[in-house]
Amino acid sequence: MNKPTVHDLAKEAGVSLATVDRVLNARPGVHVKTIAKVKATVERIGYVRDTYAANLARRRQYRFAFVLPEGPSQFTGTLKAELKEAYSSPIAERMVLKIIGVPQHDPHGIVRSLQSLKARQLDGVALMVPETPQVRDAVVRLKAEGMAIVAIVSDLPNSGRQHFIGISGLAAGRTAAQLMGRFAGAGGEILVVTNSMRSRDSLERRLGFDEVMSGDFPRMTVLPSIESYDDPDRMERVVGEVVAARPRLVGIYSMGSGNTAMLNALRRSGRLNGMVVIAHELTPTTRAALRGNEISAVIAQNPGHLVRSALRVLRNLSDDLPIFEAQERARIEIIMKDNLP
Amino acid sequence: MNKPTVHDLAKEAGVSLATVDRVLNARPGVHVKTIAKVKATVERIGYVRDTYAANLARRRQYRFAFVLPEGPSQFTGTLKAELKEAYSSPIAERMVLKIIGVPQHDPHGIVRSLQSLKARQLDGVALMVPETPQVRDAVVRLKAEGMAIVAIVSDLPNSGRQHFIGISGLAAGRTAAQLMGRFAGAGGEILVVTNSMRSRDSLERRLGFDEVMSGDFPRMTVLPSIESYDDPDRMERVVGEVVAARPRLVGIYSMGSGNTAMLNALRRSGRLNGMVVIAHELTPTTRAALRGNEISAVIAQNPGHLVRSALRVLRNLSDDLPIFEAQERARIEIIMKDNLP
DNA sequence: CCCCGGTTGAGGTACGGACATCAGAAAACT
DNA sequence: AGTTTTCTGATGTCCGTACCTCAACCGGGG
Repeated sequence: MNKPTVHDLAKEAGVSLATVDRVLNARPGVHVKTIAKVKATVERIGYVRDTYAANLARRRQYRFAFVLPEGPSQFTGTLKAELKEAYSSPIAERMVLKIIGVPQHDPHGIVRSLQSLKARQLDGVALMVPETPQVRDAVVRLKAEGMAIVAIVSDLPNSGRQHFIGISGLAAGRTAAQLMGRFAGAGGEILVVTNSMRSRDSLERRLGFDEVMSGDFPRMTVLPSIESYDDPDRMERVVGEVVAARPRLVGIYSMGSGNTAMLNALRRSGRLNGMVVIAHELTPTTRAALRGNEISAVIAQNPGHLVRSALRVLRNLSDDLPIFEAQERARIEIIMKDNLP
Repeated sequence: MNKPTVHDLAKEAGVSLATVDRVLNARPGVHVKTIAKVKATVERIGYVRDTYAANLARRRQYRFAFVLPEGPSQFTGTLKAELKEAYSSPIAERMVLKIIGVPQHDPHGIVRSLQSLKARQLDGVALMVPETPQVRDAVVRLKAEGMAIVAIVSDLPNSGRQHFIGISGLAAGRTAAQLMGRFAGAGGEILVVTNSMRSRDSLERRLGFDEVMSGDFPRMTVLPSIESYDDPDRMERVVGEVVAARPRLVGIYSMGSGNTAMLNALRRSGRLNGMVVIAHELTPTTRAALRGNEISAVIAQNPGHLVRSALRVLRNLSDDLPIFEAQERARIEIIMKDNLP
């Protein structure tokens, strides 16, 4: 009735515990036929290894690293806070975590950090880094050394990463457009701002945004993207200029960070009232702006879920266990002032 | 360096393993002073019991029951499916689950089911039942017998339940109103439909809906709630009548189930186009209707998260462990066709 | 001084599994 | 046939904890 153990398995397969152990842990010195017999018995009686007991016996430690961008970003700050909270919870049972900060806009610096990671000291890495060819190569190497790799927030396709935990930029952009189009019903011009259009995320979001805008809301005109290059002053100045020059402007879609500066520009212009502002990620700034009716909606992903998911996925990858997809899928959250968590 | 074990604890406290064990497991025969000494050492060296090793040693089985309404509800169906999926995942490690179906509209039947639960056979229950005084009393009794109690989806305040996992009806109604007001910008009449206004959920949702509607969207008129009493035919007929009689109707807020019948009535009326429909919970019906632009938005809670959360909370309650609030908070999800999971 | 009950220590077994070692058995070679 | 090689079994220790038994110690009352 109860969960079968290695003992049941040995008995059922007609072999000794030692042989069962050799098969389960892929140790050498077992005949192919015996291996097959044991594996068949595993299937038949539905044996599943008790991972906790196994980890106890082998004194396993999972050594994972999180590679996160350095800098004053509020979102990364929340991510780190959530990581620390998860670290002191049972989710991080038997884990040793290391957080590695990398310069956000220095691909070479990132690659140097990645190259310093050694498979002997690490079982897996979670990466939140912009995609460049050099980064991709470095990740391919880590993967080849046997590390488990998950990309978080921003995907790294073709890098060999086993899993991506985050939302689709395309779908996020589409969702933003849907809200924008519905909220700014009468039509007009829409401004799109971001830190840099060189990032994959911004490109995808803009693409999704434009798809829905041109398809479903022909009465709106989406202006070319404006980039702040992570400079708050520039953000404030440029947004101010556009708002002043465009009387028909009805909405702003902020795809990246820098929302404080963007909102400052709007406040100064006196055009906040009636303007539909949609931003990304729930931060102290966007939260306050939602409360104050300055931002209409925020497109977000739950940072706590992100880190917990990354930890679970890294652990399962290290143990060659299947991943519970339904639980790990990040959702595109729409947050307005009434459903603020 | 490593996590301290009972051995470290014994050494540090200057007592034997046996005494440490007696203190940790509240066994008799230890001097008050010694108890204090050991407990102080626990704090000092930061000892935390390895729950998995402990469960292994004591062959612990968590016996939980889920009390869920019977009937054709799509949402409950999803909930059960998610429960089965979670059951075969590591989350349900060492758990034995029992699902108990209760008649949805028969308070006495529910109470009879609850009374049949014995604390000797069960460590905890997750309850999704409508709140009535009789139910409350039955739950108080279960609690008194030592069972861990969590309410899911629909809260049971004043019943002694240790935890509620679900969304606030008030906030959900407010969110729906915010969307409705923004989407149906021009103003007009709004119809609110539900199964029964006797349920706490419907009352709260309506309350929240009205708050925001009257406060933020004075150009809208919210009509009195219509009840279907779980009868699809009645739902279809009544909605059809209202739609026919009200040319200024611009939106429908469906607070409960019965969305298939509601949509049928709208389709037949030919008024679906331009109508803002907001419903609750992601089901095959609402999902298809979102895709087909028949429903504008769905207010939902993640059923998978709900059951996993209930399992984690029940386990921690049984072990007298703290609950990781940040992870267990259910979010009010806004789902439109572009962010469909 | 002995007995007694409260308190403490020492030690063993168990849980489900990992890992190591050594002795045989069986198969594959000379 | 004898000798290797390959495979299998038997057995023990360990992980961190629970739970049990038995012995020993202590101080106080008689």
